[in-house]
Amino acid sequence: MRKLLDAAAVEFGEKGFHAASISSITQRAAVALGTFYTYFDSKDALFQALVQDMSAQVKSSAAAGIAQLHDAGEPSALDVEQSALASFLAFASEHKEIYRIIDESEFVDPAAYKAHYESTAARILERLQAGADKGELRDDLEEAHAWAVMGMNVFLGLRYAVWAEGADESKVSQLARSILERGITK
Amino acid sequence: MRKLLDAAAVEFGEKGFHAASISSITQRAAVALGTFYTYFDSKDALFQALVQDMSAQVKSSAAAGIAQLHDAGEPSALDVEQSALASFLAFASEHKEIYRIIDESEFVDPAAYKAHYESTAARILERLQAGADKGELRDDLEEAHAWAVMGMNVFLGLRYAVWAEGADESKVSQLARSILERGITK
Amino acid sequence: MRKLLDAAAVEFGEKGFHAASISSITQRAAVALGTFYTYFDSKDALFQALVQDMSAQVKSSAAAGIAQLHDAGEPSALDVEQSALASFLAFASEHKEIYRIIDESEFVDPAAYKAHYESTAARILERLQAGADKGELRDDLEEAHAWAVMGMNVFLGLRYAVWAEGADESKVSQLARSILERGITK
Amino acid sequence: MRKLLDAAAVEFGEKGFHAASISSITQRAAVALGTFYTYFDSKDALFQALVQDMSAQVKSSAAAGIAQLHDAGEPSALDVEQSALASFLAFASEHKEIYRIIDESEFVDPAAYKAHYESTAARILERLQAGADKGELRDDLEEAHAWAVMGMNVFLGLRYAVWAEGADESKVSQLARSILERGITK
DNA sequence: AATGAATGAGACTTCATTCAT
DNA sequence: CATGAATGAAGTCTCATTCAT
Repeated sequence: MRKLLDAAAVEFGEKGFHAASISSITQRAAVALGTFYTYFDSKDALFQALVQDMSAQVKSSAAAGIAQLHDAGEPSALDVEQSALASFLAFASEHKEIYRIIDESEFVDPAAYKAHYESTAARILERLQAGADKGELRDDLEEAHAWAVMGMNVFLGLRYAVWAEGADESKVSQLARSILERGITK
Repeated sequence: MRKLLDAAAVEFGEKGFHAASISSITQRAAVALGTFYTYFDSKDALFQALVQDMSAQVKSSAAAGIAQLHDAGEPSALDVEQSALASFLAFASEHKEIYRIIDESEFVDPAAYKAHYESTAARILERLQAGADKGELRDDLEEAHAWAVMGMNVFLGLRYAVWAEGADESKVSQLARSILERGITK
Repeated sequence: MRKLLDAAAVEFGEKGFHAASISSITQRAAVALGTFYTYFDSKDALFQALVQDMSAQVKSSAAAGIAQLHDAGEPSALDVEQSALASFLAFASEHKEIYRIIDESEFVDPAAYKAHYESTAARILERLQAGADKGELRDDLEEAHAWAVMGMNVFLGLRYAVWAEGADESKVSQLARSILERGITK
Repeated sequence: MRKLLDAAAVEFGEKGFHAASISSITQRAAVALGTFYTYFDSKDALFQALVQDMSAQVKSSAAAGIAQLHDAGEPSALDVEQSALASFLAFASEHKEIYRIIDESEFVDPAAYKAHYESTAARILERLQAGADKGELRDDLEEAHAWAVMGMNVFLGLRYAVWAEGADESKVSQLARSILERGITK
């Protein structure tokens, strides 16, 4: 039930899993306490559903941005990465709770936590290798490069989309692109 | 009391803040339940002390690595960053619980969480600007670059120091260095 | 509604009154949850109806056995008691849930519990006194004798009809008859 | 803890297992709710402890009566059975809750329920066989006779010790003895 | 300083019952 | 008559914290 999932996102985002209470979630959703158990088996089950829901939303938001890029002609590998980060920043700005929810999944549902980052890294790696195949990127790219890119993106999102109100997100994604392009040396 | 802090690191690392219990921590530390309150005011206070303790340990571990580098002659800016990451990977390998503890501080003590990353980023930024001053790094380096570097380091640590048993950590820090040196383009 | 009563007998027999759920009973009966309340006012009302239903069934089963006996000529008082026990054993074998349901009525509907045993004892007493009137049984028979006979029957039923699969029920009823006939002394 | 066990006997006796609440039991025992869990793992565990406690009490009460009998010279087998019933009636008079507690154990802890009656029957059978060995009782006594005797006792106890205030218990045990002695025939 | 029994607020979860369709 | 989603009271259990010893 959408109402409960949305209320849970807010509640978990504000309080974290343990401090959040089903009672408070149902109040936010404006349904009776017992109604919760018509839709979810337990607090854990709700949390897992929420993690999957948000994880899917980030992915599709990035995918949508990239698809749009392709509509306007073949983009370069760096264009693609910059767009992925931009989409992510936009999403995180809108759904600041995603950080706290993903982070807490480390405790509530460790498998989901690992799966989230591993699948994200895998998607990044695919894109990087496509760029290498086109001759735009280095030939030696491997999993660790994907994790490095993901780490950059995640922390830039935390700092400039979640913590900073009104940061210039397009500037941030250009900056990240320039690191990927030529590092930080002179 | 050192015994309690060590026991807490293990307990919080294994179970997370909420699932951890004072009773279990005192058992691990082989002291009576009530003794805990002679040394700490509350579970929260213990957690905060632990976060500061670990935060200080990471910092001094990185600082020690860099100091050593300076003993062998003036290192380059990239040498310094590579060494910082190597120290961090070594520390995280030894203290895998640090990730879970820092992550949970987001919920238990958000100020400490922010402070940890902000001060880490500040230190990185100082180093980067020193590199720029020496003419080794770009002149346009700013806070966001430091966050990007920190994000890379954190995620590489998660993937290769915490999750992967026996990964080749020196290879990882070289790989990160090469990204900082020239990005990922051909 | 027969379907609900039968489903309830199984459910209450398996789980006991409190662990049994209306939802599970309606599922067994293959009707919707709400339908239950078309036929019964409450869970308690269902249970009471069930107790009466089963109580009536035991009684009529014993009565039928005795009636059959009379068809074959005037039976002796001991013949009648033996037949009553045999009928009861047969019934209990078929409806093992009766013990649990009657036992639980002690908590759910204490009046029904008392009424069940008091009316059963009364019927036994009537038969015993008829036997005394015919000169076959002692003249001093009173209520307590009826309760003693009932206790024997109930426990033999528990042990040999409910708990023991495939016990020799006719042997059990003969054994009980011999106790009534001459006690257990040499 | 004795206070909790006694409070539980009253509470379970009055309301039955499910209607009884830990909260009400701790109130009767005049301790805080949480204190309960210092002494018992769960409501079930308390109930099991209580069943064992009461079961042990009945047994030792009967054993004490019989021991006393032996002190006054070798008793006959019928003396022993009569004494056992008398002890039981006295105990049940004092602890009317025992019936409800044992009955409910059928649902809460079926194994304990079975064990209670099986061990009781076993003790009766031993005594009966000792009587047979002495030549006082029949040679063909077997388990079913013990169950018959137990059933008599239990139902006489229910009717005259639990339900009837101030019944003449010695008359009841004499009556039971006379059934064992010569049955109910003329 | 150390101990650990006692405390009680708080949270999840169940399920009989209702009622609009 | 039948349905089943929604309700909310009630109850078990956990655990941080206190305090008398």
